[in-house]
Amino acid sequence: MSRASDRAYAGIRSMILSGELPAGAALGEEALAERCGVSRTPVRDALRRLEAELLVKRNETQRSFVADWSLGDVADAFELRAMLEGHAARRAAERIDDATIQRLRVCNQAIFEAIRPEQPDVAGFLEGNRDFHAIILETSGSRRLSSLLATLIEQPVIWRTAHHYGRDALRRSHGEHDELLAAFARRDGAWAEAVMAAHIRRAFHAYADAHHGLAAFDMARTA
Amino acid sequence: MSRASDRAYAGIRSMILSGELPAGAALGEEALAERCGVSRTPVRDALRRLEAELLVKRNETQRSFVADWSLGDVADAFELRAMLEGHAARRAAERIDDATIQRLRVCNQAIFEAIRPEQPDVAGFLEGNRDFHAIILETSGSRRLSSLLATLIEQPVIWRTAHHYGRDALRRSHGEHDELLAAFARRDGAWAEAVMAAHIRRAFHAYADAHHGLAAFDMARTA
DNA sequence: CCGCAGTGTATTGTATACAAATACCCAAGG
DNA sequence: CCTTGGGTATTTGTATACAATACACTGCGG
Repeated sequence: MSRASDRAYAGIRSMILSGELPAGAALGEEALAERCGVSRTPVRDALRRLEAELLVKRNETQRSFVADWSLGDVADAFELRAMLEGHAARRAAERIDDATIQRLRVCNQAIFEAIRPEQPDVAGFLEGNRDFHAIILETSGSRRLSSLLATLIEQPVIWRTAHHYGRDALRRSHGEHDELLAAFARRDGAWAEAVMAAHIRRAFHAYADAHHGLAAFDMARTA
Repeated sequence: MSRASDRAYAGIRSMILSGELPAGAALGEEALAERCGVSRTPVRDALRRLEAELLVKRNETQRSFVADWSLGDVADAFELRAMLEGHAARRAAERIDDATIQRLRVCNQAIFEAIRPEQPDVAGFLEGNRDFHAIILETSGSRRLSSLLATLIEQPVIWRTAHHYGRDALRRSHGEHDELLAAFARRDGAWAEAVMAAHIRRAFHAYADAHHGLAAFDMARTA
């Protein structure tokens, strides 16, 4: 989108993610406009986008605040993602062609390269991971599914999970992608769906462990 | 929300739904502002909301048009709704309390009253139906699930389906709600999920029959 | 000391003017 | 006849001023 609007969006988003604006902080349009160097108009625009991404919440009188994500909220998001992205994987498996499988292989190879070194390239991993999932989503052939998932996947709190992964967890993720590829090669939708759901649910528990200790979380109590 | 913004939203929405603005029609902000008697600011606001509801699409240069819903798109929306709302029903069954079951019973009784006459009160049916599903969604206890489903359920193209129902179809819908209540009473999540999914998939086929003749539609080809 | 009303201040909603970007049209050349 | 280029007209993006609304604080009365 346009320059000022994007600047406001990126600026506010990074302020929230960096913790510069803590959960619950009030987001006055005027103040944000000044901090981003734009006028209130693009700020309002950005706030609506961030609200759609659930990074910002509004009270009953339209005032904006930084949303607070409880562990239950994160569990919620992961559970929905597991369901929807599992569904996407099933559809993709039923429609995928050889060329697309090849693209996925290349993509997963790039992930492998990123995590091979002693010090894994987490940014590279994330980029490959994002592409990998995006290709599957695209192959699922449902625009609405894509748009619903977009609001879940863009949740930065989810992607930042990977920064807490150890090298072994990154490799396991890569391995699950390989299993997904096997399911695609056989056009086995049910297999693909199961692998994808497991892949995402494991990611959630990696997140929960990293953020809340191994005492952790009984998913059944929120699911 | 605020007065002018709501006026623009309601105005544009009704213009689209009534067919006054046909699928594919260009939506210039200036023109809409004049027709709604407000300035461009609330119109821009309204367009964003309508875009989120998929009633409006924007091209790559930010110009807005009335979205066209192919039968495949509608099938898509119903399929996702069946999955998500089925999931919501399962969660609701696992958490529901007796008071909420009673509320649902009252609600379904109201639906029954609306469809009992020779000339069914479709508006009354819709209102009751909306409430019934809203209570289940609320009981599912997932804010994110609610917000995702909201964008699917608000699709007017879906709700208008009911206007094509005959009296028997309306009664069947009421009966399915009863079966859902039975599943809730037993706290049987899997049963509730299955009934809900069937309920919604049947609704899709009623839509497809009404709009595209009995030659109809092979759901497997899009699912 | 507490509660409440009223006023002043801060914040959001709306309108409008202007800037930037895009689409359309027509004319000229192949 | 089709393509291409530029220039104009239309459309969207941004800034700003003003209006409406919500919030906070103070002072009064109980």
